[in-house]
Amino acid sequence: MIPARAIDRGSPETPTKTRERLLDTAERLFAERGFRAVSVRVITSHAGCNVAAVNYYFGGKENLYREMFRRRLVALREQRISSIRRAMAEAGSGASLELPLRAFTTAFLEPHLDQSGGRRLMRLFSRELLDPHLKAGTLQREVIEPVHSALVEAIQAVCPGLDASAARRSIHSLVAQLVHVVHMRNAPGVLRGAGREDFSFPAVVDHIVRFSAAGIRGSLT
Amino acid sequence: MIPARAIDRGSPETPTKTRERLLDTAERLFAERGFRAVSVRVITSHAGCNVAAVNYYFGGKENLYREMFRRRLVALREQRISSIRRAMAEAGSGASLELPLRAFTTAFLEPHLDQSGGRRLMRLFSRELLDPHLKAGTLQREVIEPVHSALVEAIQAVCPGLDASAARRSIHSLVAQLVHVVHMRNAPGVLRGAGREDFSFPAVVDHIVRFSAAGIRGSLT
DNA sequence: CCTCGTTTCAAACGATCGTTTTGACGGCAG
DNA sequence: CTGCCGTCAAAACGATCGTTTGAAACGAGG
Repeated sequence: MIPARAIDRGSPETPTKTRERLLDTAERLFAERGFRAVSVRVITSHAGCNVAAVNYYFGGKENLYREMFRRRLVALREQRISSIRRAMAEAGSGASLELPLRAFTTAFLEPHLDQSGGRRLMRLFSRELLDPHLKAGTLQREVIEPVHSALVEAIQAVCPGLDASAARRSIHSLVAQLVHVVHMRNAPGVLRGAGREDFSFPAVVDHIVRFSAAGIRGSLT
Repeated sequence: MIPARAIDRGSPETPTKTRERLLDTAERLFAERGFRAVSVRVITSHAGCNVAAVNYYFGGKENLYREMFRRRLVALREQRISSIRRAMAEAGSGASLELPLRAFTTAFLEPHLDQSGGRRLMRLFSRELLDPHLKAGTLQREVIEPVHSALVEAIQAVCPGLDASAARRSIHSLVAQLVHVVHMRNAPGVLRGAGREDFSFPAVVDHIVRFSAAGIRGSLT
C-alpha cells in the first residue's frame, strides 16, 4: 500500500499535528458513515498515521469521538444563539414576527448551502441522537435546550400574546421543519423525482417563514 | 450458558417457527440498537436457535434485515393511506381543513402511544434513512412518496385555492412536525426537565393541528 | 424398519475489530 | 556523549464479527 506517512499531510509550512488530523478525519468519516461503521484503521490511514495513534492521543476510539464532538458543540450553540440575538437586535422593539423567523431559518439552513462543516455537524447530530456515544443528555444540555430557550424567549418578545406552552410548541414546530429540510437534503436517495425542488433555497425558506408565522398567529388565542 | 433451545420459545400450543422468531427478534433488536450494533449471535440467542439459522433461512444478516423490513413496508403504507382515505370519506365534501389534519395526525402518532410495533417501525425507519441497508430509494418508493402523494391530494381537496407547490411544502411541514414528535419521544435522554410534556398527548395533537391549519391558510395567497 | 429431505446443532473458518506491546527515531538538557 | 522524553510505527494481542461446514436429529412416506 501507500506509505502511510506520505498521504494527506498538510502543506509543509503547516505541518498539521497528528492529533488534529485525527480529529478532522474522524469528524468527516463519522459524519459520513457513523461511529460503528468507521474503524480506527480507516481513520488513521486517511489521516496518514499509525493505528496506535488513536490510543496514544485519545485513549480509545470512543474518546476520539467525544473529543471530536466536544470541539463543535460550544461553537454550534454560540453561533446559533448569537444569530438569534443579532436578529432580535436588528429587528428592534416593534419588529414583525416574520423578521426574526426569517433570520432564524436562514441562520439554521445556510450552513447546508456550502460543502463545509455545517452539513457534517448536522449529520453527526442526527446520528448521535439515534445512536448515542456521548454521555446521556450532553446534546440536550449543551445545545438543544439553550438554543430552544433562546428561541422561545425571542418569539415571546415579538409575540407578547403567546403563552409559554404555545411558544415552546411553536418553536418545536419551527425546529421540526428545519430539521426535516436538513434530513431530506442529507439523506441519500430520498430526493428523487418530483419534490426535489421542494427543499431548494430560497423557496423553502420563504415557505417555512410564511407557514410558521401563520401557525404561530393561529396559536395565539 | 443457557441452553439455546430453552429460551424465548412461544407458548407450546403455538410452536412458532424458527424463521418467524428470527424475523420478530431481528425487528426488535434492530429497532433498539441498529443494524451494525446487533450481531447475528445476539439475534439467534434471543430467538432461541443456532447461529447458522440466519444463513440457512435468509442467506445472510443483510437479507434477514431486508426481509424483516419488507414485511412492514406494505402494511405501513396501506395503513396510512387508508387512514387518509377514511378521514376524507368521513369528512365529506364540505369538510373543514382541521378535520383531515387531525385524522392524519392521530393516525400517524397513535401507534406511539402503545408499546407495540408502531414505535419500533418508526425507529427502524429513522435508522434506515440515516444508515441505509435496503436498496437505494426503497423507502422513498414504497412508503414516503405514496403517502406524501395521498396527503397532498387530500389537502388539495379540502383546500382548493392551494397550488401544487404550496401543498407539497405544507405537507412537508406537517410531516416534519410528526416526525419530530416521534424522534423526541424515541430519543433516549432527550426528554428531560421541562419540555417533557411538550410532546404528551393529546395536547401535542391539538397544537400540530392548529399550527398546521393556520400555516396552510397562511400559504394560500 | 428404512430412506430421504428438512431442520438444527456444535465447531471452526477467515476476516476484521479495538487495543497493547515493543522499540526505533529525533530533539534537547545535563 | 549520554540519558531522557515525546512521537510514532510495525507487529501482535484477544475478542468478536458473519459465514461455512459436516453431521446429528427429526418427521413423513414407503
